[in-house]
Amino acid sequence: MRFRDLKRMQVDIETYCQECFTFPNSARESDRITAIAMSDSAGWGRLISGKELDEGDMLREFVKEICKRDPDVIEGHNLIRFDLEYIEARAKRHKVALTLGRDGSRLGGHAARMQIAERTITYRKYGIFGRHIIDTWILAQHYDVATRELESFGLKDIARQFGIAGAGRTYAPGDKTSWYFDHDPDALFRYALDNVRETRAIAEILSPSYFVEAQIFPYSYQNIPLRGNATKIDALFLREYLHQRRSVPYPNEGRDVAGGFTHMEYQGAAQRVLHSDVTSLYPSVMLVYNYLPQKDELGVFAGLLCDLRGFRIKAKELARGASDDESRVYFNALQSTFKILINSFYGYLGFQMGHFNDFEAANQVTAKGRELIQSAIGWLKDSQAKIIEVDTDGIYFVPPENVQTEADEERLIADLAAILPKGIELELDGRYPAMFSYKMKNYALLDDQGRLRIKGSGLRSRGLELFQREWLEEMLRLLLKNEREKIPEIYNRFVDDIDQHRRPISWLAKTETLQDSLETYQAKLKTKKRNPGAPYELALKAERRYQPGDQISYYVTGMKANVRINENCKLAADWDAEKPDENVEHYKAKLRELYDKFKPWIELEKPSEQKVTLSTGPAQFSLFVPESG
DNA sequence: GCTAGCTGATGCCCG
DNA sequence: AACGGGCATCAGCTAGCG
Repeated sequence: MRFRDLKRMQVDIETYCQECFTFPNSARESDRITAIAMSDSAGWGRLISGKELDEGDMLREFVKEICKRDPDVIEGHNLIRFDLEYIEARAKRHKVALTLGRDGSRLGGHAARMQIAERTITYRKYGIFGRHIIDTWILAQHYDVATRELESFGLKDIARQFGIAGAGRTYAPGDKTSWYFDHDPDALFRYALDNVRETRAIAEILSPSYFVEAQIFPYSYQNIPLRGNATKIDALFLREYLHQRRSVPYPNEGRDVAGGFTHMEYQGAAQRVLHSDVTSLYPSVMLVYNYLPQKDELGVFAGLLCDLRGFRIKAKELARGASDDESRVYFNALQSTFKILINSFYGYLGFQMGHFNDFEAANQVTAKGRELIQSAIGWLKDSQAKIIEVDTDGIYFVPPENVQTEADEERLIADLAAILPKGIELELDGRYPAMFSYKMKNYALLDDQGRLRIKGSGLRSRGLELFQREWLEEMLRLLLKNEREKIPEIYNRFVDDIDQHRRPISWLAKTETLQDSLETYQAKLKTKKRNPGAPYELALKAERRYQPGDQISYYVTGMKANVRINENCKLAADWDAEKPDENVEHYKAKLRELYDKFKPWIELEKPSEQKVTLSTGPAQFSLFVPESG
């Protein structure tokens, strides 16, 4: 079955009083559903409730409509953490049976939790017999873990960031829903319909690879995005062992495993930088050296890894040779799914819950990885290359002076690749006119089209305020283009903007994601397991309900630069442009600190005049200084 | 009473 | 309920200061 053969349907619910939303049973009397918008390939629909139509009737209509359209998949943005919870709570109040199942059974649900990288997401896991529930908010979380490029996770934000928001799109802010209902209900319905159109477009982009996975793993389409990769690989083991009627071992107890080799050899700006990396380092090491799960008597692991590698190469070829858009998108989804899977096999070795986990093998894999990358570093140094930064499987370096043309570079990489064992391949992954190496895993690259690429939590984290990220970007661009004399101007402009309240509060506000529930936070506070934090304190005071995974934007108030932030903060939404009360001294001090961190490079003397290199921090040398000097 | 400097927890990111 | 390695920020603590 192909993705396009699925009968998909999108659902979005607007409530009369969304800002007061509490659930499951404490919803205020004034809460009412005012619009449910639905779309599917056959057309668009809407249901209206509120003043004229009783909410119970509305819900019954909703059930009837879904059964009539009979979708295989129900898609929605925030479907499981908002719309379904709301509908369930309201249906309970109005004693409406949500018989959405294909066999006439009711919507079921239970509390659940999932992990996406460092994010823990609590949600209610819903089940509708014969149908799959896909939440594009969850898909967006997965997408962001891989790319780290989504600013926020609201439907409108994501649509804008993917460039699929319609030009004539209707916007109705959440806290104005009731106003629209009373004064311009039609705009509200258009808004809800635009929501489902965008949901459909986002699902079109993000969901096909999960559909592919559903055909590989013994999990339903609905469950695929809710499971971690190691869990899915474990399921492949279980299926094969049960199929062959073999017993399944218990997981081994976890122990410490060392990781990849990381090293920064040079801090500062460098020019003409190459990046080479070992292709699929860990999968290659596992297969070449047979570092495989000891308990896997049937050899499932190596077989799967080999097959998947083969599939991926095949899918990549097919994507490249695809004659139409649809098959290209399909094969690309296929190959990127395989890539992620292949990379998860190493993680499986160290997976606590994996029945065939093997920490010894995991340790051998990383040890061999460290050995291989260090031998590559050694060879490059012997060849008079200047190493800048190394992280696990890739090396940034400045090639020796006798390497000038691209052909020279290719030859250098080929010579380096030749010293590595058979089966371990190395390639030239990129060349950059300039690089600024700041700290381990933190650097900026300027490519030959003048595009700046920033890496690392210290330079591009969403945990940084927008003004910090903007400042870093402008400053790094000038450093890399060797125009650092312009940086002080920019600094002064930023100081002035802060002083004069010239920018909206989103420029100064910090956005953080709540990891713990408010109950857990309070329990930790009580037992002194953690210190108070501004986002949690604000969430506790807020009227709306917050749950783990929710983002919260806040800014610092007060008059002095040094204030206890959790006692001097306000929600960004409560900022009043007429009476700006952000802590100007605090933000100016932060900008100053940031400037000072980069001061050694901003106020560096001109290369020709420079005599000494900086003596603080890690081992340093300057690539601006000629070898003889 | 104040602050610099340390420690541990948290949040986010790299490969 | 994939892994380890890294950085920045914040609050609380403490030694050392006036």
